[in-house]
Order: sequence, then structure tokens, then C-alpha cells
Amino acid sequence: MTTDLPTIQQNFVESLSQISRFWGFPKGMGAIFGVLYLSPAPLSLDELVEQTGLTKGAISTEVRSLARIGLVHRSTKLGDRKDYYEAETDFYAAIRSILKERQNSEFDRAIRSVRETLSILEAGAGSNGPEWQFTLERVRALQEFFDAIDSLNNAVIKLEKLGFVNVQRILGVLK
Amino acid sequence: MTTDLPTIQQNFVESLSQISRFWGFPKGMGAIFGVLYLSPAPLSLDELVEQTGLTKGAISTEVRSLARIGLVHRSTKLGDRKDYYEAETDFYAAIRSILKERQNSEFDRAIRSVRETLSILEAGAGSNGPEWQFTLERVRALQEFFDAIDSLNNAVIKLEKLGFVNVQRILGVLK
DNA sequence: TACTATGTTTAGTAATTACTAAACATAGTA
DNA sequence: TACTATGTTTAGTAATTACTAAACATAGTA
Repeated sequence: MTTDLPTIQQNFVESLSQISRFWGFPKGMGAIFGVLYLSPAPLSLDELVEQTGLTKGAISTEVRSLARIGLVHRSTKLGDRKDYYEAETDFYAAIRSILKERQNSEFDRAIRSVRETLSILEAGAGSNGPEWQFTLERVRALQEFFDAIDSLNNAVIKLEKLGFVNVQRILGVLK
Repeated sequence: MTTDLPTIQQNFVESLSQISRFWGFPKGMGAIFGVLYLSPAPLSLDELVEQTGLTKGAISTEVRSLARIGLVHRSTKLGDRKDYYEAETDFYAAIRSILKERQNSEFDRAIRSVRETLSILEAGAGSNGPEWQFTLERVRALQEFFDAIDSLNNAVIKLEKLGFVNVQRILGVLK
């Protein structure tokens, strides 16, 4: 069992890399966030280069993605020409930002396309046969599922206001 | 606006491919599921080859992945040597199965690793300085967030029993 | 102005993943 | 037994993605 801090930190960063990769982000993104998250003070680009082993270019672009989804914030110090980066610690805020960002994503375009398909099918329901009806039913069922998931997404956002303990209580109702 | 059924179906399958890709699965997987989902009867491997444009090999392996996560079921007919595949229509059942499957995944290994890190940090909290303490706080906060998300996953599973309408009502409480 | 410290973009490479084509395995049938 | 219809595995290719190295841009300083 390892008990020296640097090794522990390194393991943690490694875990975040894995998680990042699992969700389809570059593992470097997870590493950058991990390093920043464990740093008591904001870090410069060069410090990130040193601590993650990535090159300046990679850090530059990935840190921008992280900032775009709100997981990292960029700041500057007066009389210092470096940029400094620090991790968002309010994950609910970050999630809210990610979901907002997602509005324009390929994912949402696809979801919207399913919804449109459903409209077309509904519009033509009267003047078409059982095959059409079958397709309508299936697409509708999927759409309802998407809506349910979406409600849960909204719930995640609301968690922020409630706090974890209250959520546990509410979820208890579901038992 | 397109209103012939084959085109509508094709669009739908295309959308599912996109969604599949977005979640880090091969887009072929989404296409296979889409075709099966819109088919009133189970389809054979050769029919899937025809309708998706993929090769036998690809279908063979991807349909196995889909079966493993419970989104597709394989069946046979007496006196027919083909396998037939059909889509799971109970998405909640599928999600339950996916979450179960996830237990062994890279993702969960990483999550567990964070939890172990937290234990080590907690164990050493008494005999270490403020740096250690800082790391402990941060890792703990992340762990709590993971736990909250996990509660929501469980909630998704429970949705099945409640139905969509009730869920909407419960989520209303959160407003 | 030239120089320096910084961050960004770009062109290319390495690594990964999805997929194809074809060999292979197997169970059933003549 | 040889043959056929099926599904699987394998070796390789195509496509995609993550990343590097280095050129570039720019704001500040001497």
C-alpha cells in the first residue's frame, strides 16, 4: 500500500485519465483536469507540460476544450504574462455547462432528427397502413425513453440546489 | 418533407448510428439496432447484411456486443439453421443490463481506484500535513459527486417500475 | 526597433478503432 | 462420407483520433 503523497496523486490522475477515455474524451484531458484539481494553486501552461508529460500544443488545445465545457478556468495575474489554469470544483456547475454545450452537438442533432421523424409519422398516421403504424409506435416509444432520460438530466442540474443528502431522501421515495 | 416509409426508416437508422457513435460505440452497432428495432419480425444475419451494408463478420461481432449489453436477443427457429435477432424494446431493462455489465469495465475499475485512494488518504489524515489534507478534501468531494451520479443511475433502474408519468411527478418535487 | 516569453496553429506521425475479405469451423443433410 | 448453409475468427486495410515537433503570431520589454 502506497502512502507517499506524490504517488497517490499520480494514481489519482491516472484514474481520471481512464475515466476520461471511457467517456470518449482524450485521456490527456482527464490528466490535465486531474493535475489541476489536485493543485492548491492555479498552474501555468509550462507547469502543466511538466506535470502531465504532454507537449505545449496538446495542452493548449485540450485546456481550451476543458474551458469550453466549464471544467477548467483560465486566469491571469497582473504583471505576469502567463495564463493560469485552475479546476472547477463545483461539478454540478460543470455538468450544467456540459449539458448546455451539448445543445449544439452531433448528439442533439440526432435526437432532434428522431423527434422530427416522429412528427412526420404522426402526421401521416391516418392515411397509412399497419406497417406505418408499427414504425410510429416504435419511434414513439424510443422518443418517450429519451424524454425520460432528459428529465433525469434536468434532475442532475437540480441536485446542485438540493445537495446530496436531500437527493438521497427523494430517491428513497422511489424504493 | 419525406413521407415514404423506407426513407423515413433509413433516416431513423442514420440517427441511431450518430447517437451510437456519440456514446463511443461503433456506428454500425447503432445501425444494426435501428434496423432490428424497426423490424416487425426477427432478422437473420444475412438480412442484416443486406439492410445495413456491413459484412457478415462485422455483424457477427457487433450483434454479439449488442446481445451482451442486452439490447438485442438472439433466437432460433425449429427446423431452420439460421440465427434470428430482434431488438429489446424495454429500454429500462437494457439500461439495467448495461449498468450491470459496466461493473467489470475499465470505467468501474477507475472509479474503484479513486475510492481506494480516498481510503488511503483518510487513513493517513492524522499523521500528515496540510498538503495531505488538501488532497483528501478534493478527492472526497469528487467521490461524493460520483456517489450522487450513481444514485441517479439507480433511479434510472427504478424508473422501470414507476413509469414515465410518475417520474415526471417526482421530478416536479425538485423544482 | 530587435528580442523574449509566451500561447496557437499546422503538418505530419503514431496509435487506435472499425471494418472488410477471406479462411475457417461446425452442424446438418444427402 | 462429401456437400451445403450457416456463423466465427483472423489478418490486414481504411478511417479516425491523439499527439508531437516545429513554425508561427503576438504582446510586452529593452
